[in-house]
Amino acid sequence: MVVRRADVARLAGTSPAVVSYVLNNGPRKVAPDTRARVLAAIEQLGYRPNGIARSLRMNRTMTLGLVVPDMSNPFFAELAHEIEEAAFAQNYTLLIGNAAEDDGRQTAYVHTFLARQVDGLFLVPAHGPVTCLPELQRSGVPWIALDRTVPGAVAPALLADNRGGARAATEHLLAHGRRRVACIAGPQDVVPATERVAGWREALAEAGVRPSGMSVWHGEFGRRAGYRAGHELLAHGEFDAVFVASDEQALGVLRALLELGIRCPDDVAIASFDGIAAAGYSTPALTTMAQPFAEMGRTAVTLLLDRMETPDSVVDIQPMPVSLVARGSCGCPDPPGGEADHPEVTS
Amino acid sequence: MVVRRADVARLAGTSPAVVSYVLNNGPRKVAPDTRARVLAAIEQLGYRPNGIARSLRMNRTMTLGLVVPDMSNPFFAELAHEIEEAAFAQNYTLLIGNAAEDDGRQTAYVHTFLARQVDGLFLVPAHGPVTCLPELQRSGVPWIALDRTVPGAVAPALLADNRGGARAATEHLLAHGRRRVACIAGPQDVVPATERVAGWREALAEAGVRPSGMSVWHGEFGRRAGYRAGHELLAHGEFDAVFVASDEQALGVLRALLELGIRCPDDVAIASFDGIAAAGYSTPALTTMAQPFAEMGRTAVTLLLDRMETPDSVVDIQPMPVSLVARGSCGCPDPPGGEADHPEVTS
DNA sequence: AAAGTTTGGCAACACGTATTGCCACCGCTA
DNA sequence: TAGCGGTGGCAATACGTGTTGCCAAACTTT
Repeated sequence: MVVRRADVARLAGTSPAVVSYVLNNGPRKVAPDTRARVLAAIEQLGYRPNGIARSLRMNRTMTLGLVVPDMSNPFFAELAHEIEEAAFAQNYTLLIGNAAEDDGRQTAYVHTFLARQVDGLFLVPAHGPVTCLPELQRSGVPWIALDRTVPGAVAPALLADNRGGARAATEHLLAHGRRRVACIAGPQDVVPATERVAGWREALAEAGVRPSGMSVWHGEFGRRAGYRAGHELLAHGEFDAVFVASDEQALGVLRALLELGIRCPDDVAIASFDGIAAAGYSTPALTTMAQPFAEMGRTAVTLLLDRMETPDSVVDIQPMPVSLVARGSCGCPDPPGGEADHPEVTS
Repeated sequence: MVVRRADVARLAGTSPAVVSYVLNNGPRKVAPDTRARVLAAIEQLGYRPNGIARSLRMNRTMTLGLVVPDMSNPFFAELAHEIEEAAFAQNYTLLIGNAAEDDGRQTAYVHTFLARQVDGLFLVPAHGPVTCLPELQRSGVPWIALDRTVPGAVAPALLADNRGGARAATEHLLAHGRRRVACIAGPQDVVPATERVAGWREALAEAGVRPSGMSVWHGEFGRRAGYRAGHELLAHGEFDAVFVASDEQALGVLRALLELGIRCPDDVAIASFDGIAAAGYSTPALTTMAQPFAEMGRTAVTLLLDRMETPDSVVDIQPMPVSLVARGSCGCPDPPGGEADHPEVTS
């Protein structure tokens, strides 16, 4: 039924080894006409080498794994997309696992990927304990953390400039003359969230503004959480601006403001973080600190491949720079839809 | 360095075969204390079976492939997500390939997945020619098409009730008293687009409304295309409603209306198709025909697994029912954000 | 012509697992 | 004591590939 290497060899009148030589521009040279016969036989039989057998022999699967906390969050979806792109460009296939913010599933995926002999692994840890850490460490598979750090891990982490970006966003709100600037953040135990709050604080402090006691909201990333945060934090008119730690949350905030009859940016200005595509199409479009998704994807892949070659190299990774994309939600003129998601065009 | 089955066997004082028996509740029985020794040795050494070797021996990889036309479109992202969920529940890992509407990449992914010996494949074909079809057919790997049909293929296709849904959406706009109903559709050569246009026509015909000549716009799915369509089709005030063939496009239309100073739903009512999560958070939230993503994912996986067991079975697949989710864009009361993406709660 | 060198190719093995043929041993019955 | 069924376990093989040791023949050099 299935056609194997030996079948090709028989038809071409050679040995199986020669077929390998041809397919891999093998370690041995092959006479031109023999090569032609082999290629003809391959074509005629429709032979496709068995990648599994190849992986077993080579001890390489050309597969990378990526475990993200929540695929329904466009930030992770876009990040995953770009990593996949970069991996594909290097002839690697990416396995994507969605932990759905559940440590059990996260562990299950790490486990599955290790069993499948991935050559390397990206982990965007779900918040809370990372049960799979010991297994991951002892597996010896090279891995790196993305977007968040893993407490107690020896692996490097590729992070955005969370603090600097949050600071820049808040400064931009202050530059619009806003002074009562709230902060809607992520879970208290993940680094990007705490760093972004820190950046917000820095900007306020530098401007000599003292935030009121109740001006920080902590909760999940995600649209629904932002929606709740908007209702809980902004209903009473105490604030004239808000820095939101993620675009997803900000979209929920926009929706909440609509229901509360609060106008954006007139009554409350918004600046957020991430730079997902959807931020360019909301009403008003979101002013946001854009993360360089494509570059992050490429960097992440490069970093991991390097680590696969020299596992013990000590690298210190620079935070990825983020860039302000000014749109309508902060009070800036709202650019036409679809343009602002190409910040490289406008800059 | 790496620990193999033989190492476990040595430590447990048995043969490698017995280790297999224990791990798989093997074809042979194992004495209780032997089993205990083996398990202890596995634990002590941190042994993980090599999935590649296992796949080679079993001739099964427990892997399914999915090739989608455009991962940056949330519809496909959500669909992929649900398929992955369903596959995971059946202990299958899903490989996801993003063709980016490029036939070359589509072919490359199909090729890669076949080389990796996937046990089955889902294909959401990019529009245009499907070059990889011969290779796919002759590979003998069971596969099914999703969302769109593949011309000339013998594989079954799982489709939504595109015509009926489009018809219902248009009828809903008519029920709001709108009579000048435009249609923004997808590419002319994909089935869901043409079917949705057909449904729109049916509804108009039944209501005795004759569409004007220039009331259908054809183009890409996706936000940017919708944005363009909005500007091109709705700028002159000829229409008081529009049926949009996808939520993604509709989000672009909303943005275009905002820039044109046209109010939604007051001046132009919108109903669209797909039921992606983002549709519940726009301003106003979108009235849409929701596809049952989770059910489609489960059905798709079940269908493919069935086909893997009995490759030659002839099944005819019912179209998946879609359901109207009424929100603000058509003129219905706009429900609170985040609620309407749980249509099962409200119905 | 003899010796060295290059070319082209084949047989054999290894990768790590699942499974099957076979066997030793124990306890029971006639 | 001989026969017999059942239990537990082992050696060996196959899965399909990449690579290496080895060799024959052709070609080059002395």
